[in-house]
Amino acid sequence: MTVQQPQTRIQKRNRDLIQDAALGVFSEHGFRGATLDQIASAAGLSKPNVLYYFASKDEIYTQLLSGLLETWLDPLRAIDPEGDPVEEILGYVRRKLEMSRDLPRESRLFANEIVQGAPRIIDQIEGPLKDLVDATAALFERWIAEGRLAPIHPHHLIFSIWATTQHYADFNAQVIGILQGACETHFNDASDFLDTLYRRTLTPVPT
Amino acid sequence: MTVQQPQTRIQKRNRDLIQDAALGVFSEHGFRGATLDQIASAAGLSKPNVLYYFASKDEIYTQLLSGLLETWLDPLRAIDPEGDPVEEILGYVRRKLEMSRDLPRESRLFANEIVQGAPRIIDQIEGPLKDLVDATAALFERWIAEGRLAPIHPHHLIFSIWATTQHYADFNAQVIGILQGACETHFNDASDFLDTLYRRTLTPVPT
DNA sequence: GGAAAACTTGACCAAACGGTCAGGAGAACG
DNA sequence: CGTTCTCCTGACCGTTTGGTCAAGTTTTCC
Repeated sequence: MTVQQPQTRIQKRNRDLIQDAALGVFSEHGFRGATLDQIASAAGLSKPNVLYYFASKDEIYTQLLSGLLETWLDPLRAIDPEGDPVEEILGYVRRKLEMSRDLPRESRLFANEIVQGAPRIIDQIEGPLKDLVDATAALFERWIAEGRLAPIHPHHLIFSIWATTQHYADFNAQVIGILQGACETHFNDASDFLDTLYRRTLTPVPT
Repeated sequence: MTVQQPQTRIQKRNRDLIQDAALGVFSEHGFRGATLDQIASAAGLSKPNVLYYFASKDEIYTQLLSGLLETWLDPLRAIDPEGDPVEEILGYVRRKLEMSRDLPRESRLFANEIVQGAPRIIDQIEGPLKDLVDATAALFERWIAEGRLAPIHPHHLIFSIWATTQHYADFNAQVIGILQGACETHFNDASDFLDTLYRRTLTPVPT
């Protein structure tokens, strides 16, 4: 699978060009809606040349998805079990929101895939992702038991963080359409809002 | 536009069949990914017959979207300005979550559309939807000023409610993949979680 | 019952699509 | 400088797609 030592400079450059173009096109139109011509054109290459570097449209998509999954989950792994519970989770929220601002194409790529039933990454979801989420949920439950986090369903907490942060990338068209004027500051406003939302929810109340 | 008094029984039945089939197919594959053959087959009609009732694939999609938008926004309109602020908003959250459970196809239809930039309903978003959201946000601000709701950014509160509730329909594949075992109760768990999340956030603290 | 209207379909079309291939252009290296 | 390997492309192919149409069938209504 990953046996490809002989990577010439041109190979590296063009494969990167194609993956970047594909990220833009797939995230904007979904797998089925994207065409090889669009990808080739966006990459500044001819269609046969694109297929010289990747065997098929499917392979471009699959490699893109699996290559991005790790980056996508890094913030979750960055939660420090030894840190302050509320601040660790708020930091995770902030990092996720920053990813929505800085990497909206990646977010929308996953959104397209999952909305349509995640046909090509369901294995990764049920495997590594589930394990990581379960481990994090267990950590949250420990923190709750120690009284350092207000009681809350840990899995659904994670879902809500994903939902609220990725919303600003995935549903950006709607957010912009509704906020209109206040576009300059809306990521800062969102950051303040989410900080407040989760601080009030997670801060334990002394008994 | 809406001049179509002569609606025979067969017209009514077949147009309904087509819209229902189209809802399933479009919500599962997006506009571009859906085919007329799939829709016709799902409706139990021949492709030319489908095009006898609708001029084009585009028209099926557009009429479906605009017809559903009102239903989709009804819960927001149902918030009672005279009611108890926290309970009104929690009721809205509950109704939205129920819609995600009972009408997931509709949710995913809008999700697909908006993720891909909302090209066909951006006008509705910037018009009627924005007005409704602005009015609701103004109501929330009044409640906050009256001290009956904890201070919070009203627009982002609405976004977060949409995000957290629709997540269970739009990203259902991911939720199921991660929860696996606990599928029976997961909508109840989500309801409890969201009730807690927003109750802690919105309940004003006496000064 | 019969004419008119509404409904349905198989056969067809042009365009777009993913993908192939033979062969030419360019870089690498002795 | 010439050979070898890599890179690139125009032309092409079979399939799928949205959409059309003439002709046939069913329903409606007098």
